[in-house]
Amino acid sequence: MAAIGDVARLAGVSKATASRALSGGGYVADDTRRRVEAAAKEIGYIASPDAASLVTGRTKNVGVIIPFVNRWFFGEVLEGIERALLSAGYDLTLYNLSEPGPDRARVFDFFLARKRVDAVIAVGVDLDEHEVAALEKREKPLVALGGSGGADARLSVDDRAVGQLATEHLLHLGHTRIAHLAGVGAGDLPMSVQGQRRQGFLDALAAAGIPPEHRAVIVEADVSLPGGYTGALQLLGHPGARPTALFAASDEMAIGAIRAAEKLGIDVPGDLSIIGVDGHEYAEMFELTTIEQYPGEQGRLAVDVVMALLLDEGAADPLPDSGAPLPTRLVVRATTSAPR
Amino acid sequence: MAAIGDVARLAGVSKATASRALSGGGYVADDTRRRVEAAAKEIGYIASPDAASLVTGRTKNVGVIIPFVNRWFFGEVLEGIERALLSAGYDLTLYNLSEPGPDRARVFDFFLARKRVDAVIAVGVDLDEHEVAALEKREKPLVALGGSGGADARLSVDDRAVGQLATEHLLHLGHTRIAHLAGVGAGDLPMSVQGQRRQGFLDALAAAGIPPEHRAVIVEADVSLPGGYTGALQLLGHPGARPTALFAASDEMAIGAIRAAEKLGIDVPGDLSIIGVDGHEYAEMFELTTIEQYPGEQGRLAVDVVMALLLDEGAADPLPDSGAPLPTRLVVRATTSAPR
DNA sequence: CTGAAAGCGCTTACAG
DNA sequence: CTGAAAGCGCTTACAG
Repeated sequence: MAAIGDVARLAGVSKATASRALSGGGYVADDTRRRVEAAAKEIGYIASPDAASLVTGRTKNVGVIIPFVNRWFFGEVLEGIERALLSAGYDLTLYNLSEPGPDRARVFDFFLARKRVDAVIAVGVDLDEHEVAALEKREKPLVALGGSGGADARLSVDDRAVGQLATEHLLHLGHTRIAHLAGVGAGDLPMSVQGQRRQGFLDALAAAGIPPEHRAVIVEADVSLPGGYTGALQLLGHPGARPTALFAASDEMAIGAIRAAEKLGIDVPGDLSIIGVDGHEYAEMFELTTIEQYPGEQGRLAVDVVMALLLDEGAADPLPDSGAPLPTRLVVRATTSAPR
Repeated sequence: MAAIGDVARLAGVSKATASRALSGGGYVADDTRRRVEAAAKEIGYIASPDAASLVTGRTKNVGVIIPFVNRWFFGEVLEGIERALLSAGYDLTLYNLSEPGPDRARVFDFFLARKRVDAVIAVGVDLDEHEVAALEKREKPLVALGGSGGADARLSVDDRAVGQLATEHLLHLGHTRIAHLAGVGAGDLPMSVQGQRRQGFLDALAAAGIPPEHRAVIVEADVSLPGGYTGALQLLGHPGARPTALFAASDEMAIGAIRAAEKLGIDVPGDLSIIGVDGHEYAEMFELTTIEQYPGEQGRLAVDVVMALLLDEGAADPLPDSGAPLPTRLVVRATTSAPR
């Protein structure tokens, strides 16, 4: 295996000089640098960041903790992070966080304790106190994308505003019986993404003066297509009090709801308007009205923040736009219309 | 940051003994071991694998190269790999391979050249000669899941048999005008997953004696839901020569095709039978007939193979079931039936 | 069973 | 501008 000593020998310099020529700052004569680079290229030498990290303290590796990889939003974020990290020359170590339990605890207490990463990006995870404490002990930058719990910097959509905007869209169309297909835990975790969307829904209804007996129509379900399907079946089952509009907490849920409506012979948008959140790649195909967000871009931004923090530990304002919420946009398609 | 010296001091032993007690084999008195373990626990010490790797040559880290994270099959495989690796105490370094080009080359020539991983798992990637050569130079085990190109071990579904079985299912139902929605590149890369499925399709038609003019109905499209949608639109556009059955190369494509059929007012399965491949989490909801495979389990198996190879470099037969194809299963639901 | 020493592959003061 | 030396955090022969 080619080591820096081999390069040095081949170039006729010391290891110190070879190191400086290849990576370190320090002065090196142009001619020397060229010789070293040629030697490195010849034998295919690439410095081992693991060895270098021992002395520099930098591993060129960022840990990403993420609850799902197989949900559209999370997958997009992950791809965005990955691309940005790679172009910065960093490796990405993936921790697919499971439900609370021993596996999850092990990520914080064992894997992240191995001093292997320069920073961690937490995507959509609600960190508990123990986890925050474990991370703080590492003294590595922690940047969060959505979710909740202490972090050095957090990028986030204003999910409450998103819930409000989605609901207002339906209200403006003339709907008054509006249901909400919420993510599981939305009621219990008011600060979570799903909790905030639910809160925005409630805010909008209250602001519009919708009678309270109409407001309780919230069903929680898995934030997935099958979850949306099952939840919508439940919501639309009683023809008597059926809502005329539905705010689904994600596009996947919304598409599941479209499918459920088809199943029940409910016309969309004639009998039921549906709006989602995400800007899922399938949204266009299903002509879904939605509030778009841009997860790939969000991942890229999270990496920018990490790099800023790594460059300057005490960065005063590492967040883009001084921490303003991440952009979202209402895109109206064919699943919403005025009620009949 | 707690180092092994701190543990040793606290336990009143040398670093060598502390190391042996915590990880290395070697003899250590039970009492000493307990003291060292207690000390480590007290100060929250976990050995740095990066430092250890310098001397052991083992990084406890496996690289995974994968072309997509946001396609169901790949996401499931990745989750399966991740879970298995974590439970073995290994980190997973993710390389999301892009199209051929400088970014892709960089993964092989720079990232994988950093001597950071003990092995690499390639999921569904067709390696070219240069890439195989780059990997061989690393002298690390390479295990492949699907895809093509040199590897120390390859786990793989028999995709040709899958294509054949899917097509036979339609033939047995009585169909003779059967179209194939193939993945892009299926025609150009006969050894690729999509190429093999296409070949199986052709095999089955030929074996059944279907006239050649019926056999050419193959459209290539992106292996995704929108890809299937667009491809099916193209395939079903000419009502004259419309097929009565469709073999889609993936469930996502099949679901897109179902959607396209709805759009065109073509009844499924009355006017058109559709079969997919994968066992996608949405398949049940769409009542899709499909050939299931088990990507999460496949990922787990790939890790087993890696561990076997790592344990015994020259393992004679690291593959489970001596390299027999991975399991698949025909699941008949409501999207296929006899032609009208 | 335990410790002192060497060394893995790097980088970084420190002299020169 | 360059080299010799020390040292990052570990583990592993080698003595004892």
